[in-house]
Amino acid sequence: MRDMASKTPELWLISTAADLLEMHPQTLRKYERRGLVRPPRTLGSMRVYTRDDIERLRLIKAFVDGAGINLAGVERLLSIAEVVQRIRPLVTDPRGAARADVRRIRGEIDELFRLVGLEDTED
Amino acid sequence: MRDMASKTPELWLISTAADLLEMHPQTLRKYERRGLVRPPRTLGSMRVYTRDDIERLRLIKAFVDGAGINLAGVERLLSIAEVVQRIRPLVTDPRGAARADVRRIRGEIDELFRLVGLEDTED
DNA sequence: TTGCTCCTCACGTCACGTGAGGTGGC
DNA sequence: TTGCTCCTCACGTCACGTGAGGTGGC
Repeated sequence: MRDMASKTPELWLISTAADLLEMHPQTLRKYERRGLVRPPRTLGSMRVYTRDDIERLRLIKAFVDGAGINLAGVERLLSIAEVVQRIRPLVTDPRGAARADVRRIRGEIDELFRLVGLEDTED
Repeated sequence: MRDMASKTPELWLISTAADLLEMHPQTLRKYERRGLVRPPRTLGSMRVYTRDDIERLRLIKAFVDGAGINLAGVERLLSIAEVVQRIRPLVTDPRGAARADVRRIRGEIDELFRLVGLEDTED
């Protein structure tokens, strides 16, 4: 039996996930093949979507359906999103950025430069 | 950096720009219509591409031809690139980030959050 | 058994690049 | 005049979503 305290289950099979997201199951499989999402494969060889997978798919859907961005673009944007999420806490820190953080921030910004096609060299 | 003996002209008409970039003139016109680039229209009503326009087009071409990203994606990435370029000097500053800079950085990061589809609210 | 899952193949649509065709100003 | 520019229309290609069809395990 499942823990009744949680209102929604923490794991979804593909059809349930697709319903929840209002997406086609085939689309979810395609996205996985493209490497955009990686649902675990426990329970036989079935895909099991976690909460994080669902959130990621929701974001992808917003890019694709909402903004008309293709999968190559989504891929790049997801990479950027990861870097931005790493930077966030370094800057939000209430004591202001410590010197060590500034270094890390600088490194992450360099990574962003690369991801948006701006080389580090200025030439 | 600016007015040294410039080896190349500073302005290009569309066919020269297209040759230089190895792109089709029609493509440059399409990109302008999409708002991806805005060459000035001096000299009659002809497009005159500046050095900045050329650089921007080179970047766009890398996204499109190199990475297979569509124009909607390019548009988003260019917006992100602008923000990242604003952040750069704030972090590169040799004396480390001053407190005022941290505020600005935080603001820019918030903007990045928006551009990569991550809402500011965490819910 | 039923209803799910897995997979591959194929079709329709749309975005995009490119070319044709006809215009006008330097 | 020539060789450029401007524009619009149209075609070919490719990415993508979606469906069909056939399989197998819980």
